[in-house]
Amino acid sequence: MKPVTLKEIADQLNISVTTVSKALKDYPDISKKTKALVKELAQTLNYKPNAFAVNLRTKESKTIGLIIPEIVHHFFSSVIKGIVAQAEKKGYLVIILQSNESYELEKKQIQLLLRQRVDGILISLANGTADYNHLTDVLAQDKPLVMFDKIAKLVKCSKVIIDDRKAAYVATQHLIDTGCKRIAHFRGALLPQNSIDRFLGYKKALLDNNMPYDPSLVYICECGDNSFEEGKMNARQLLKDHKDVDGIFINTDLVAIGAITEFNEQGVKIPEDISVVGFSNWFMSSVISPSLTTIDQPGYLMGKTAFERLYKEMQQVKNKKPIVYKDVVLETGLIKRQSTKEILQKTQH
Amino acid sequence: MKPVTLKEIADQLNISVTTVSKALKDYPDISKKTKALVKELAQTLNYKPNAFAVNLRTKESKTIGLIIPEIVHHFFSSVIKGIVAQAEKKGYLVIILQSNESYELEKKQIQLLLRQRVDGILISLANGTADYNHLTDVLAQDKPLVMFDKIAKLVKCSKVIIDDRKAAYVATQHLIDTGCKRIAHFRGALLPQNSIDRFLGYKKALLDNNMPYDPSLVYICECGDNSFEEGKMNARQLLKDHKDVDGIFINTDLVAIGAITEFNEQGVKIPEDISVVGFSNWFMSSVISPSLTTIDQPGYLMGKTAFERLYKEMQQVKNKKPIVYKDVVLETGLIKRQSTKEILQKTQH
DNA sequence: GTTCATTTCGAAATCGTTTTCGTTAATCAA
DNA sequence: TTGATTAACGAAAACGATTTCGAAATGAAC
Repeated sequence: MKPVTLKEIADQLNISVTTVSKALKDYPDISKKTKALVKELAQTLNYKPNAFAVNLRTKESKTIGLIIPEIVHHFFSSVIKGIVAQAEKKGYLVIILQSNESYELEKKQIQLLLRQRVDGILISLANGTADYNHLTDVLAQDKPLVMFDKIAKLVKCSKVIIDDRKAAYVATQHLIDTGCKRIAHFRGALLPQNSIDRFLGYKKALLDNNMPYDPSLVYICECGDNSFEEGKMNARQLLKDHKDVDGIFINTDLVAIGAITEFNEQGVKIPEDISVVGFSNWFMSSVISPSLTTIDQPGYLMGKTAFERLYKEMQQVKNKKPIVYKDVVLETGLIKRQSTKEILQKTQH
Repeated sequence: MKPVTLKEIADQLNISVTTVSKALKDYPDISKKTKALVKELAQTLNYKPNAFAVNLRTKESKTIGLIIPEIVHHFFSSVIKGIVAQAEKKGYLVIILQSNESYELEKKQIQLLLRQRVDGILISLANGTADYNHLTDVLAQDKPLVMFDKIAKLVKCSKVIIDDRKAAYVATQHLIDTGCKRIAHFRGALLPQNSIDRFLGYKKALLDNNMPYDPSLVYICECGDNSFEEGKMNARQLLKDHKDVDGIFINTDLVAIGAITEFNEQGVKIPEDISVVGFSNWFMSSVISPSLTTIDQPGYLMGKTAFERLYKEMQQVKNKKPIVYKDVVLETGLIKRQSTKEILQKTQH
């Protein structure tokens, strides 16, 4: 069962390979009769162009690479879905790799994708990534690279992000508006830009409202895996350290859910004793009890948008034009649920 | 910045392309000196073999295709993770596509993957898929195809599954052992093999325990999207139809969580009034209140195993041996949580 | 010095398409 | 009839790597 080639069609019709190829691609210098003949035979033989040969000639694979820290994750899997869907629409296939939050793996995977000669790369950085040579390598080859969500500001390429700082500001402001006086923050790992920005948004909200910023209320997690356990641990610690805290803004919903679980177990009432705001709007957050007030982070849209940026850049490369980098910032919103109290009167003046 | 080729290395060293190629691949008929020279230059020039050319010659792409009904799904994303991790270990890349539970899309995507000439295909079927010609097409080309989780029994190929029937039996038996007398079942869609098998397990458990099987207690959902809403709807309907039901075995955790939410809202006590057992052990299930007793479905392992099967078959094709099909059944377990009562004494005799 | 084996290298074919540039043969104007 | 167009097709050179089959060159053996 050898796959059928142009040559076979040519032989059967007693014409040249050239003519067959041209006929299938509707070149103007082939007669309508031959075209019809060729196309019909191709159809009945179920001819499929050999992608390897086509790629070799045209130097493009119609394939992109995607590197993501963790696949089993509500937000990221939404992003993947958006990317894959949009790519398919434009005739591109997506090769997916998971960096497992490891810089070393991430580096290897970039090399893998370059060897595979994908037409472009989408990446969300591992938490530990602090060196960007593997990324600039890509750009040096004039290969489009778009970063999303977990980005490196220093790398000159297009980025698709949300305004983490603003979103965190809104979340913290909501805690303030609902009457919280002493607000803690679980920020997860130290390095990632998201983590930094969300922290900065939290801090700015405090200061803008003339509330003191107390570093001891900010919980950093060395492990930084944004896990359920991390939330429980931090919550336990918080109850020991600061009995007066009445609100927390937490980096990630999953961690927030861990915290809520711990509070529930220890009989701490939410939102009466402590209000909680999460981040990302995992589906889970609407289902737990009490349901979690959080920031909506549009994963599908981010994936879709990231691919579209990459697509534009791949077109530019194809047309031998210089790549134009552009940042896209997506809108987020606060989703009010049961883990925070009602907004106080005074803000309604 | 043209990528460096064998020819360039050859020119710089004043030797032939043949020698360079052989040197890099450690052919025995090349002197150690030349090998060293070639390898060093290749290193400094950062030579990467052109995958397109290699694929064309060797007729393999070291790439597999993966078609999955829905990416944003705890179980499936675990499977993806398992596949991607194992594939990378063996030097394979994974192209991912989402069928969106649509037969038409699934068909197109198979064609896409065949055109791309992937070395093998992993697939979990869409709910609506009842025609298998697109799958037998793949097998007819001697291209390895492994189905997992949502399979078609009639297609002759390797399959990786759990014993849905047995798992459902265990789940139902657990309800019986904890004292439930009238047990309902939410089975989701009609077609998928999983749905059928889980239903059969449920039914068999009833009969084996001399309990009547009442078809009106089995809720089928036309939409069959296994959603949170589906759970709420079915639960609402159940409360209207059958006030005497004291246990439910539900097809999927998410649906079960929907049902639990509805029961919570209507003041039905779990497990005192109604016990609930789910299926799949979504992470969420351990977090909601009450936490959900469910069947553990090993997603990561399934992905890993499915790739290993595919890998074996790809090796067989490479060695021109006939492909040997094999089914793998993975173990599941019952995870006891708060949504079911304690086991009655009598079973402990 | 001839013969034979061994070592080391290259020419060339091949994978299947694409595309440039000719080459025919037919058509048309004058 | 001649010269210029045009329509329809093909030969051949890529693309970059792999591999078969020889061909030199060296050394060993007699």
